[in-house]
Amino acid sequence: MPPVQPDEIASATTASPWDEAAARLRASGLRWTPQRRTLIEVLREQAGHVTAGELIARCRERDPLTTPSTVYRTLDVLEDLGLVQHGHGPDGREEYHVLPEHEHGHLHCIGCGATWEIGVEAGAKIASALETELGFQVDPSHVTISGHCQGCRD
Amino acid sequence: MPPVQPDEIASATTASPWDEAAARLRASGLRWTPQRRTLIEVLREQAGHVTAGELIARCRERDPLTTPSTVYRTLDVLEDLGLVQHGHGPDGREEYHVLPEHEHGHLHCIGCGATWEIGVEAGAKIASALETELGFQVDPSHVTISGHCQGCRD
DNA sequence: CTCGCTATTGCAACGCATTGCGTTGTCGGG
DNA sequence: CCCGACAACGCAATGCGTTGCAATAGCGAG
Repeated sequence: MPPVQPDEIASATTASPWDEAAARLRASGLRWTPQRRTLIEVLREQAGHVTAGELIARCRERDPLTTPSTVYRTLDVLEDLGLVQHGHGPDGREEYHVLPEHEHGHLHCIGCGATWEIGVEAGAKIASALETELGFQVDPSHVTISGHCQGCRD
Repeated sequence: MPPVQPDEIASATTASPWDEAAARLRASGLRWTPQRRTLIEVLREQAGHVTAGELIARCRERDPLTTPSTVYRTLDVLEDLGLVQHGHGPDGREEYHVLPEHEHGHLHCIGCGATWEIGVEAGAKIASALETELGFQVDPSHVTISGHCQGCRD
């Protein structure tokens, strides 16, 4: 791990938001346990989207005693802290998005199975379309739209 | 049900598309079974959106021997025929939409739990937004967006 | 009407996600 | 440093959806 300046301690930006996790948990009266440590170690190596099943598998690599229910519950807690965000893939299964910088929906390509984020601009257009048409206020974080990506359109 | 002109027989619009179901199945080399008859009886009394669980329950009212796997498989078949359309609700569970007149997505209100269809115009705006931004071609039938409806915004 | 092909059924087992409950272990206060 | 409150854990059970397989039964041909 990279060296950390001693005087950076309480600054807004630490090396990684995960470093704050333990402190933030305790600040909310929650607890720092080995199981949560394991999951966070796994998460900090992750990028983009992961399924809960994959996370459980990775945790088991480190700690074979890992229990699914604990992982799901911990993910719920981390979601409350804003460290992950969950959504439902096109098959209805859970997908977790690590460290979302902004709320966003997802695009899923039926052709190649890849997943993209919906950009802020496109998201805004969608939200405003539904807002004006139907008075519906969109929660951008929970959107999954299927279709075909540019590469798969042929 | 409204009276039907005898000479409308083979026209595009019969009294109900369900009447054609048996014939359309056979035409595809598929079969007309009591179980499928039961499910279709249930479906023709349905309007809007139903969960698979509800359908199974209704089938059991008529035939207590109904098996879940059979219902799911029959729904798949009916979806191929275009008689139902499945999607995933905000919790990831299956929802079936009976007799879709046009492909469309769904809106789910976090507040009151109700579900609406996304209109053609709003759907087109969404599709074009993603088309121009990302070159992504939307499949409108598989969209579920969460948020708050006009009534629940307070 | 009977026969045979094969689509369909029902069962059992599996995987994913969730929940309830008794036990464990964290962490702050004394 | 020890103790108690209660958050979190592990386990077992539940529900939904899916799948593999052997047995059944449509339905078209003869």
